Amino acid sequence: MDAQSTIPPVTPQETADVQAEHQKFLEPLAGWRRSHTCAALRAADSGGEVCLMGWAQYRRDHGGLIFIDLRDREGLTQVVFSPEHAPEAHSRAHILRTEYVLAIKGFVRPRPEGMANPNLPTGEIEVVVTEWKLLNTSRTTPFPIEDRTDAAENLRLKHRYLDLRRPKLARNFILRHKAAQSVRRYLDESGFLEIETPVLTKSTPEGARDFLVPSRLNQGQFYALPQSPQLFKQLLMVSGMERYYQIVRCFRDEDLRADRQPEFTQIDCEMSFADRETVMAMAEGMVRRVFAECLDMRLPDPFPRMTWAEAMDKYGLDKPDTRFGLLLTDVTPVVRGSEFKVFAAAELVKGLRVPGGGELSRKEIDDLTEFVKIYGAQGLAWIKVKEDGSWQSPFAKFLSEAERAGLAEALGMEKGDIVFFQAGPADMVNTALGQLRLQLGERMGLIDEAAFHPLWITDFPLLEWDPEEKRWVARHHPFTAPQDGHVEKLAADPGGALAQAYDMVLNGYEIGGGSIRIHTRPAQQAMFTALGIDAEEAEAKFGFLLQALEFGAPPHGGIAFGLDRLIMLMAGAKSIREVIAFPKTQKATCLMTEAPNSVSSRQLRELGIRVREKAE
RNA sequence: GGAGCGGUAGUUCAGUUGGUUAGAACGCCGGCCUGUCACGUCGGAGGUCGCGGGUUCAAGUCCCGUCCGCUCCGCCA
Repeated sequence: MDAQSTIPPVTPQETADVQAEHQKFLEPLAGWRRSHTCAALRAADSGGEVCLMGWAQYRRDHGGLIFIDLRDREGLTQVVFSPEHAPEAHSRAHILRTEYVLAIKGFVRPRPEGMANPNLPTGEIEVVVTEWKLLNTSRTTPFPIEDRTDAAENLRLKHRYLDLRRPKLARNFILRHKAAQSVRRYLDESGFLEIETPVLTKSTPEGARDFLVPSRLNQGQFYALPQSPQLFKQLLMVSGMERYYQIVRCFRDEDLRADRQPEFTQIDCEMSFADRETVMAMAEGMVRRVFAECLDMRLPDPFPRMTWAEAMDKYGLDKPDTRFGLLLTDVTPVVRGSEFKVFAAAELVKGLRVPGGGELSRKEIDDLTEFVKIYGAQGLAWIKVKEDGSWQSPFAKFLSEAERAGLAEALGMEKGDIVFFQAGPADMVNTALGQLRLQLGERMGLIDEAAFHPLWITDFPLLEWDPEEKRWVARHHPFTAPQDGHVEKLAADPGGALAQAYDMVLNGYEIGGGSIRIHTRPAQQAMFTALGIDAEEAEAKFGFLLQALEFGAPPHGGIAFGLDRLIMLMAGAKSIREVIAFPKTQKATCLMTEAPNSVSSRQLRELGIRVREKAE
């Protein structure tokens, strides 16, 4: 496909005659300079001579009088072309169309009595045009440049530069900029140095799939794009930089989601001579500062904390949304040895009591049953407590009197409630009920969309059993320090070892995560051993780190925030794509540039790469 | 790798049981209009129903395949 073919068709009347004709009227800036943005002028500016530049958002051509809403990044100002004040400027203005670019000079005046527009910050005034220049014309845009219509996302992405003109999107990037500036100020004041780390680096087998870059000078060998600058920032601590940060692009070649892109931005921090409390205090201070400066919003000081075990127990997830209740209850002991085999044999049985849930219809319960099946549940057991106190339930008949009483007490069941149950492997039960809780919270309108509930999750397990690879893998990453006294557990009871790790969670999203790192060689070696990485392999993959730890590495730790996710939440956006200027589609392509694309055989030859023929 | 939803005019959408010339609104083009603000008004143009195949007298509609976008599972230390 050549570039021409990607230009969308246009209506016949458009462009060819009209726009080409208007192109004849283009003028250069020739010394004109903007005096104000389109959001700046107020009643107090009345009488002033101003020069504005921007795009024609809406045109209201009354024949005798022409109004243009002039838009720039900051806002809208109504400009008026009037035959009384400037007949020549007015008569030329009939050519103006949506998205034409213009510069106007004129004077500010209050709108006539009763004509103010209360929906516009600049609605008290208008600018009467005395002279103007057409800076450029515009074809009819493929979708309207306005907030009230959301075009199909593929169209928006194909013409992203137009999508970004929409105030809704522009606001997100202004917010993102402000937040980044806030972060930089805070970290600078806190003694952090901004230091850049390589983008072409070494592939590490642990963790996500790497993006690889072939090396021309070393044929057959590859760089990897960093999943995070983890090792470099630790090495900077060994270097004595003491406090490092970077707002840095990271890359992971994994499948996309609404909150996951293959390239994303981290606020990456590392501190020497710091323990958990030091890092956490610094990190939450930063987030409080960002919310205060960008949204004028006070977050709690300090942030609430919850252990990982408590989060899993009460919420079923390690990133609980604490904006609403509906906690899970472990009822495994109550139904241990029950006649009801589904419960008796289960590793874990949990209940989710929903006050007022007795209203749910059969159809709604069926929908929820389908919903939990996504997460591997076989079905969804439930009990409704009717107004007379009796139970309605497909399975309660299998329970003994004692078990029924035990459940009622453990769950605190009351009239009008419904209780959902899930039984089976602990992972599935927690995930299914945890997701069901979120689903109910949303469906029943229990979530205050304007609220922000940050919290820390602490005391994560250090390791996690990987049934596929049949070995223990690092839950966070292999450089995370075990808690004091837990190094010994690595060999004896790997699953019981806790990490000096912490995640910052906001409204059910993990927005940051970090840990105190291992800073001695023997401890790092013990960690690799626990992960089934022998000395030789460790040397080959991480030799540079192990060696650095032998040269006086200070105790250190840090944290990394997902900037995109944080901004998404602050902006109230549903997808991370709304806060990334040029995001990729779910298939990781760019609809605008059409990346990725095939490359010339010469390029491949220079890299020593042959691509398999596609025909199959 | 898998599940679900969507693709009809430039845009957002409707399109009944398969049946006349595929509609609406907005936008676009032309005319009129001095207080509009998503201006109003009169007129006009505009369609590869994502693409390919099949069933049928007849397909936007039914079937098969395929492409693209989105949401999710797996995956994401």
